[in-house]
Amino acid sequence: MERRTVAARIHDLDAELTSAGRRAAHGLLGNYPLLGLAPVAEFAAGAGVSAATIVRFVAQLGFRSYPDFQRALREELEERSKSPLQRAATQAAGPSETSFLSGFLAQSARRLDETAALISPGEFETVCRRLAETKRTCYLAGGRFTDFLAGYLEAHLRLIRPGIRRLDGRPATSADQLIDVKAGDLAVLFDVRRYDPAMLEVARTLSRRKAHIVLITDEWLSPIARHARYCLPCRTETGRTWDANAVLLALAEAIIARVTELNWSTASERIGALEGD
Amino acid sequence: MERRTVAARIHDLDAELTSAGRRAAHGLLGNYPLLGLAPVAEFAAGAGVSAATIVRFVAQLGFRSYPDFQRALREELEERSKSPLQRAATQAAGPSETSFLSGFLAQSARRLDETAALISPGEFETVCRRLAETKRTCYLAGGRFTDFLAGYLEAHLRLIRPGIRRLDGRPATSADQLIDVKAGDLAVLFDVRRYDPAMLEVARTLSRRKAHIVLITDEWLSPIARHARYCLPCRTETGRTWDANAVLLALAEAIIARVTELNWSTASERIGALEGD
DNA sequence: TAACTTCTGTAACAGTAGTTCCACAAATAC
DNA sequence: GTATTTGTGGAACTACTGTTACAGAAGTTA
Repeated sequence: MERRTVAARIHDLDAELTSAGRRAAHGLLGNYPLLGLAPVAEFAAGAGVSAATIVRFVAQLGFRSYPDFQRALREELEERSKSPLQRAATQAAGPSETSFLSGFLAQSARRLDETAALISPGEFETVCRRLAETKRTCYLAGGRFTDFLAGYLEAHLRLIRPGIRRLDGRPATSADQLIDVKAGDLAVLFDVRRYDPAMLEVARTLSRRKAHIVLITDEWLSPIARHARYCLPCRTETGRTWDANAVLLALAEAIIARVTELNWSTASERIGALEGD
Repeated sequence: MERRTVAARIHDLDAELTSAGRRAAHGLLGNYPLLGLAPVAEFAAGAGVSAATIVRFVAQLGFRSYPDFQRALREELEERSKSPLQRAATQAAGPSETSFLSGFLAQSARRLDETAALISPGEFETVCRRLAETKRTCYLAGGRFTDFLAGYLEAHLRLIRPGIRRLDGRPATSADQLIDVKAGDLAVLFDVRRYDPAMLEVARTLSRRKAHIVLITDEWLSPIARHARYCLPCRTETGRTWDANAVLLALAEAIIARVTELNWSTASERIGALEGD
């Protein structure tokens, strides 16, 4: 009695789904399986379609009626709660023909785990504490494909604390931007291969002015590492054409989360103001 | 609104329960909360009492009707499914053996796995094939915290194929940018909560001009979903202050990888030119 | 652009669920 | 042991939910 889960059935259909049917599918998958246990009207409202569409969708999944469909969901939920271990086992063994996407995302997940092993927890904590201090100015910059990471970190840190300044990577302007740098100031630099010469130049200048550099880079380490006081390397290698920078963003988000925690008293006010607007 | 769980309410009653009422209680607690999500008759059969007893029991618990009781159970179940994240979040804050960073990254990894389950492989593949076609112009845009994702995707797609155009989110300028849009053109939009009204406006315009929208959003689905032909939702919830957008970047990278593969013959030339410079 | 096909929501319909009433059974008090 | 109270299940009733038919909208093709 090989029972396919409802979620699996949805993925099977996928090509045959109409636009409204797809919205129903996404709604259900979005908070699975609870929306399906609600009455049709509620399911419909939650997915932003009409009740009739839900009924058609359920019929398409191969159920004779909506109550029938709900029964299947309940049984599925029962299975799941009974044997969490067994479920994990069958789930792992189940989809032998993994799709490109799930394969890629699984790889991405593994890179995250490897990164956790690569970075020393103490160093991470120290960096976050330094970022949480508001006495010193904090500079941010990134290279060709990493500048947006600096921007993302900047946008969040700005909400948490004052004294954040973004540097743009162009050599011409960077000199001007750096005249205010004081000894002991903090600078977070992103740099992955093919390493940006302009970034190296910025790092040299910062180093000369005795700023403390936090370097976020890949496993092969940017040449900036020689000037960095703190270095947080990430696993980015994919074995494909492009390296994966999502790991760097995850690290940036970890930093944001930790600094938010450390500075919660001041951060909560600022964030509250944002929510209000 | 009293926020007590149903199980707690049952324990409160305990003394006042009659013999049949107690059987109902034990039945429900026995496989909680699934039996309560079944129709009354089934609940009654499962507990070995009559339907009327179940109704009385539910009334005794303080619910105005059986559907009301079921709604409470569903909400409870929803809370419960959310809490592992929150538990993990608070756990990392305490003096635990795992470091903040590795805990956070492990969570990020899990979100990736969940996202893989959320997106149907077929839809992903279709989107990639559409992006690989070079006949149609492809527009890209993102909201407040996601614009950089559009930028990242743009930068890579530009290397793979011609006909890429980036839209900036400001309503004033977007109208001008959209005058060239032709029916059947493709548009990739990023939007996560708190959803950007300007992005919705852009989507509306694109929809009116019969462009095909690919929406990359979070599990709660941006309102743009109503106008989207393809929708790729990501698990972003962290149980913390900030949602996690690294998943979206990972998805974007998956798209880049797949489109590169599909268009390898033309992409390799262009990339080769970049390497050489 | 027009004809055609397919899809989607509205509204009426039908069936089944939840609810209530009543008679009977248990338990307790006298 | 009888009278009274309380609890229980069967059966009728009502209301709501799932279903279906239809007409209009959207999309597709020539």
